[in-house]
Amino acid sequence: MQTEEEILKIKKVKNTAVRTVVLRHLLSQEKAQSLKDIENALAYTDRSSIFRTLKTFEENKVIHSIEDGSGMTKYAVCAKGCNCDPKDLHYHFYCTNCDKTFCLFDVPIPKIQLPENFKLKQANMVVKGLCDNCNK
Amino acid sequence: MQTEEEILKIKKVKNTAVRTVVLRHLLSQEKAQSLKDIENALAYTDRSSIFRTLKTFEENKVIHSIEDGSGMTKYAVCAKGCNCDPKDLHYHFYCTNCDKTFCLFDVPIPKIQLPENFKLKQANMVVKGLCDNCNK
DNA sequence: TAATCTTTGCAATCGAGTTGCAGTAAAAGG
DNA sequence: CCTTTTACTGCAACTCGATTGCAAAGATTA
Ligand SMILES: [Mn+2]
Ligand SMILES: [Mn+2]
Ligand SMILES: [Zn+2]
Ligand SMILES: [Zn+2]
Repeated sequence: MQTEEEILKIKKVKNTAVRTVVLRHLLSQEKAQSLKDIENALAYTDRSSIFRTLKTFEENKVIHSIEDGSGMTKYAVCAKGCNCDPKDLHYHFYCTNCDKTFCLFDVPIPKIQLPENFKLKQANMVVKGLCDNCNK
Repeated sequence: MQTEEEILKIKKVKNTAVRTVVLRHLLSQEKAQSLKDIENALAYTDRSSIFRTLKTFEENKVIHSIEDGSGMTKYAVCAKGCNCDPKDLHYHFYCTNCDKTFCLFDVPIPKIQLPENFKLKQANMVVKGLCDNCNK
């Protein structure tokens, strides 16, 4: 696992106090985090600063966002080497019981055969149901 | 293609003026519609009435919703026989250029091998890129 | 150091979605 | 029919996640 400093260096994002603490928080969580999650965890950091940090991170492929249908966009740190290209596509799982969203890096995504002349650029793939913990 | 009346009858949703016109509009459009799209198209029908109609339709599997990441939930009429079960899963395409979202009923969705003990219930699968019209 | 650019915090704003409520319409009961 | 009950509709107000303007603070450059 890389440190915050290493990640920001690789992605060419200047390191600041807010960025370090936001990225550290994201790295420490197994579930994808919403702006509010982060705001709650970092009590003394302003929401709009976190918001802009997330935008900067996303633009620079430090993190990617997930629309899981919960009403709040979630964010997760990109895997090492990820460029948010079609090759980096992966499913996300949203547990409708415990409200946890996370990347399914280990589930292979098949090649999607789009109609003639369509061009694939990105995707937001969210699979919903019960996680192992809630499916008992 | 079924008429509005037939669909509502099959799905056991009472037919009303607003419901008929909303469903008719959805059937007439090839792209999935947002609440605002419908509001704009039906100038004399109140937004909250349309909103509640969409909720009723969704609860009764007349339509399904799509979170395409555009900030507005889109709605599309369910295919004949659809029950919004995992078997009815299909991809959606969101064109980042012309902002059009639609169901890809013809693209097969492979079986998703979830981790041990996870239960699949639904999914929101949105593929993004350029549609044939914009990819020139 | 002075000038310039970037980041941050605060407050205000935006807008999609949602709800309370009262009026209207439709269904049920007699 | 007429009355009672239930469902639907329109309007206005509100919620809340997301976003922005602006000035202060911090970092970088000349
Ligand atoms: Mn992910
Ligand atoms: Mn669809
Ligand atoms: Zn769970
Ligand atoms: Zn297009």
